[in-house]
Formats: sequence, C-alpha cells, structure tokens
Amino acid sequence: MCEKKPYYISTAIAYTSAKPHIGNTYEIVLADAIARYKRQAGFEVYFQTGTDEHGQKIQQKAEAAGITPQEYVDNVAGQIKSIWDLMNTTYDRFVRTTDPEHKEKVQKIFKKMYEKGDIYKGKYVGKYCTPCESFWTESQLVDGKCPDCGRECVDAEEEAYFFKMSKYADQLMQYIEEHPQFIQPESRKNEMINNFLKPGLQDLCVSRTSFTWGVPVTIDPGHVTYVWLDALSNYITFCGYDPDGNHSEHYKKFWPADLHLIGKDIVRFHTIYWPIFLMSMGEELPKQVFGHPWLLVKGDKMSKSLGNVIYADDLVNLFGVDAIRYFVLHEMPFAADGVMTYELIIERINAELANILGNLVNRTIAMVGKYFGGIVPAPTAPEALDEELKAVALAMPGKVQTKMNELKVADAIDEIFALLRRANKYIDETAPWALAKDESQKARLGTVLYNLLESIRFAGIALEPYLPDTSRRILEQLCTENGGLESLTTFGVFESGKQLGAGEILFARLDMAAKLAEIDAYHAEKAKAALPPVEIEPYATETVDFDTFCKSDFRAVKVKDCQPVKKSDKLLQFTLDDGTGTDRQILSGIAKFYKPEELIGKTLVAITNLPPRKMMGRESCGMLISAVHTEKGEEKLNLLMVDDAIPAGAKLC
RNA sequence: CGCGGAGUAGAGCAGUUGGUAGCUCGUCGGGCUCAUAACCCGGAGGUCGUAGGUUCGAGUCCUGCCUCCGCAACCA
Repeated sequence: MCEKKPYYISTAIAYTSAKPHIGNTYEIVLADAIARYKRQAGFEVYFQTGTDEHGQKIQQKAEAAGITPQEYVDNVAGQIKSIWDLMNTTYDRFVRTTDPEHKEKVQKIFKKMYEKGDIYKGKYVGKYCTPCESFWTESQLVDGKCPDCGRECVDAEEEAYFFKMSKYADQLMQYIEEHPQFIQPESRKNEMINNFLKPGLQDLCVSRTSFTWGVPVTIDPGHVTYVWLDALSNYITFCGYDPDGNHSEHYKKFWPADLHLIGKDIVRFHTIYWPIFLMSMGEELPKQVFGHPWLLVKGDKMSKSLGNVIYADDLVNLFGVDAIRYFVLHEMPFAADGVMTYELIIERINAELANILGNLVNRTIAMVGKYFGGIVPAPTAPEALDEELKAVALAMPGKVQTKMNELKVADAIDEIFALLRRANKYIDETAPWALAKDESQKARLGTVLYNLLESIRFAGIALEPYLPDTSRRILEQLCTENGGLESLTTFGVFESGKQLGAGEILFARLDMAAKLAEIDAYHAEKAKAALPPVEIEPYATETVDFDTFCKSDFRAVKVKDCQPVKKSDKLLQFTLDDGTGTDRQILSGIAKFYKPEELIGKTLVAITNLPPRKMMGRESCGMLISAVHTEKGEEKLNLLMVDDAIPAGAKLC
C-alpha cells in the first residue's frame, strides 16, 4: 500500500469581531464537504481553520465592552468554534492568531523580511482626523471629510514600515499565468490582474502605531504588525513553518496548501499579498485560491443595519444540521451569489430531502419489511431492465469525482440525487406491489428490492461528505458499514440475508405555513429574550428651577370609585376624594395595567392643578402619577400608591 | 471612455470547439398505490436584454446600446 497523498485545505480565519452569520458559516461547511470528500477519495487531509484576533476594531470593541481584548477574543473565538462544531465540521486544527508561538513566528517573519530589504521604514502620508485619531486615504474621505464623524481632516504623516510589493510583481504575474488554476473562479483572476497587477503594485504599509492590539514589531517598539501579514501567516505558522528553517515534518508534507478557501471579498489579500509574502520568505505558493460567492438573504447582503442577519445555530434549531448543510452546499452556484430564504429552505427540504431521498429509503425499507419480513433478499432474477439503474449507480462516483475536482459541490450533490431519482423511477417501472401479488414472481420481487437497497447504499456512502449524519442513518437502516468509495466499484456488494429494522423517517415533510409561523414565533421569542430585563427612561438633561417645580400641586387622593370608560380600551375613570369635600374626577389611560375594582380604596398621588381636559367626552381634572419602565421590551406601569394612613388632600412637597 | 462579470420558460440555473434550446422547482393533465398527499409519465409556457453584422446556419463569434452586479489598492 503506497502512502496516501497529502491534501491541505484551509478556510480563511474568521475575524473575531462578532458572531459569524450563516454566510460566514457557509465557508467552513463548504471546506468540510471538500475535506471529507478528499478523505473518502483516499487523501491524507489536513484541514485548518481558526480565528484572526488582532486589530484596531477588536481593541475598540473590547474597550466598549469594558474587558480586555484577550477576554473579548476568547469569548468570540469560543462562539465561532462551537458553531463550527455544531455544523459537524471535521477540521483537524482550530488556530488562533493570539497563540504565542504564532506571534513569535510572525515577529521573526517580519524581521526576516526587513533584513532581506523587502520591508523598509518610511512615512505614511494621508489624511488625519484628529478627534477620531484615525488615518484615512483620499479615496476613503466623504466629501473631503472624515467618513466617521464628518469633520475636517488634515494632512498628516507618521512613521511606518512598508513592504516592497513591486519587487515581486513580475514573478507573481508569471506564476498566475503559468498556473491557470491558481485563482478561481476565473472572473476574480481577471479582476486581480487588471485592477492591481497591470497598473503596478504600490508598496504596502505593514505596520501600525495607532493601536496596540497586534503582534509587536520587535525591531521598533510602538509599531504593531499589519493584521493581514499576521493573519495570512497562519497558513504556515500553524502548519509547522519555522522562520529559522527547521520546518516540521508536517510542514514538509503538507505545504504548499492545495486549497485556500476564502470569501470573494478577500481574494486580493490571498492572491497578491500572500503569494508575495511567501516569495519574500522563499516558500512555495499555495496551489489554488478559491474565492467563493456570498450567501444573500432575499437578494441582499447580510448586514446588521438591514436587520436580515441569519445565524447558523438558529437555522440548525429550526431545521437540523444536515438540512442546512444541504441547503448551503446545494443552493450555492459556483461563481454567482446564492440566495437564502426560509421559503426556499422549506421547499428544498420537502422536494429533495423528504420526497426524493427520504421517501425512497422509507418506501424501499417498508417493502422489504412487508414482502420479506425485513430479510434482505438475494438478487437471483435479474432482467435487462435493471441494467440502466446499475449503470447510473456505477457511473455516479466518477461523475461526483469530476465535479468535486472542479470544486463544484452543488453539481456533485446533483449527481447523487440523479441516482435517487432513477431509483424512484425504477420502482415505477418494476411495480413491486404487482409482483408481490404473484407468488411465482417472488425471486424477481426480491431482485428488484435488492437493486434498490444497493442503489441506496451507493447514495448513502456518496452523501457522507455533504450530509454526514444522514449518510450514517441511511447505512444504519441498511444495517451495513460505510465501505468507502472502493465499495462502489461493483454493484452487488450489499449483503443479502440480513434482517433490517422498521426504518425511520429521515426528513419529515414540512408544512410551509406552519413552519413559517414557527419561525416567526422562534424569532419573536428570541428577540424578547435578548432585550434588556429592565430599561428606564433616560434622565432629563435640562434642569428645572425650583419655583417652577413648586408650582406643581401634588396631593394624596383616595379612590372612591373606579370604572372602565365605555368604548375605550385604555381609559379608567376615577372618582377621588381629594380632601376638599367635593369629588374630583380624573381619567387615566391605565386600563391595560389595572382592573378597576382592585384600585378602589387605594391612596394614590395626583397632580391637581393641571388644566382640566376632555377625554372621550368626559372631563379629567388632573393626572395620577405612575412609575414607568420597560421590561423585556414590554412597557410596564405601576401607579404610585402611598400609605393609607395619609389623609386625602395632603400636599406633597 | 477605469477594470471585470451577468442578462435564456413564472422562479432559480445549464448550455464545451456556431448545426433542431435544456435541467430543477412551480403550474396543468394523466398513471400508480409500496411510501412522508409521496413517486412515475405527459402538456403548456422562451422572438435566449436590445439593435446591427459575419455565416448556408448564431444563445454561442464581432460591434453599438440598455439594465443589474462585483472590484477600484492601508475601513482586517
């Protein structure tokens, strides 16, 4: 047995500024599907993911939260890892750029580049917004003013280290031309060449002095390493690269990476800066960078301001892991952005997972139970009709391989579903229920069911990279092991004579309206839980002078009678004893909070010298005083009730 | 004229070197009853964004125009 071929796949490391949404999560699921497939195809896979934890934004967020940056990133990195785990992803290593070993290596890399002359000290010239303490480029300014605060910016400069990008431009251009697969998809490659390489690369500023949360530059205290130099290095520092040259066996085996899987928004960093950094270090370049498209919600980019952010954990709660894996993997085109809506998810689950896959497995197992007592029959009576089904099954693994080698995961899944569709058709063609009525057709019936079970086994194994949990459940129902792709070279490997169980529903059909209502309720509940427990009105910033305050005549009043006001769902009508001997009538919009009868006899507080006002045709002379606050987003009100020992009419001052 | 991509059936998409327009969903009709009202078959629905050109023949090649989108260099 020859040694397995290595395959190194990475995702971009996630920036720990906030919890990742389903669009971010798509990347790890896609990488996982590829990694699982490569393992299945016999590669020794190294799958690395993790978090990018430095930068000004994180420092600011931590300050705002009143915690240290390290505490902040520990928390977010934990959230990210738990979502990766929830999605059932099989990364081999989860790396974090705050790892001391990584930081030390980055420092050495920086120094090495500096000593080589690729990094030099210069001056960064730009626009500076003094109140914001931020540098901006001309192009970032909005109408010549700070994009953050809108105030004037001034010309300013600061010391900084620059990387000589142009030195390696020709070399990179040549690499891109000689390796047509390097940048995928093609349109991104054109973008990079035309927008960046052809006009000529400018030197890149690779240090910052405006904040401290980063990898310190050893040769010049006060400077921290540019986050991209820090972040991109993760692909080698955690793989066993040693700036001093004593690389680990792991590094020698896996570098250069076979695939950096990243979002299309950061293609530039991975196909220009990163290769050039590697050239400077004298290391080989990754074989391929794939800038995957984005997952849009109803055609819009997910963003907090649009309020359309969808998180993976919520989706998993609502639909289950494999349904969501299936959706993102199958619904995303290779190069264009994919669209996600709840309606679409439900449609896909019903039409494909429940109807085509789940129902096929279920009806087949049910027939084996009904006609053979659950014992797997032997295929003793083949007919010409069977050949087409067998041919589709046997061709499927090769078709999947072709698609997966092009990273066309959605198309690969379609190839497996083509077999499932063909199997459903085969049932119709052979009509097992008709064969069952004729005892002389028993062997033929058994053969038909065997062919179906074997086809399901093919699909079950092939689905493992995409729907790992479902794959396992299918094979469990067939009482067989996952024999890997090598068990899919012959049709007829499935063992007959075994006793199968009753079978279980793999994916239940969802009722569109009911599920959408459930989703609404879920989000409403969640939104409520996220609201602050108690919220109070902001304090008045204006002062009121003492004389003005004294003009308000507050009195203790006793409730003689209280009645709801007809045709009003808010108002209560109070008859009050205010100590004058004449009843005072006040209307108050608190019916939502109190029942009239529970207030009779209580001693309340009212302001009595407001001008009388008509409400619903009745006069209100004054206003009852209440305390108001918000609880879990809900308005709460409590009438101010005072000691019953206080006589009616007593003045409050 | 900054660069690039896209415009094909109600929706989402395929259409390699130019040779009779396909797939999935939806919709309508039929079949079947093993199964999760599922599965199977069939129909309707497109002047392939637009105007020209090359050609015996253009969704495919060329040119102009319209619309949408991505990128445009230190916001990581």
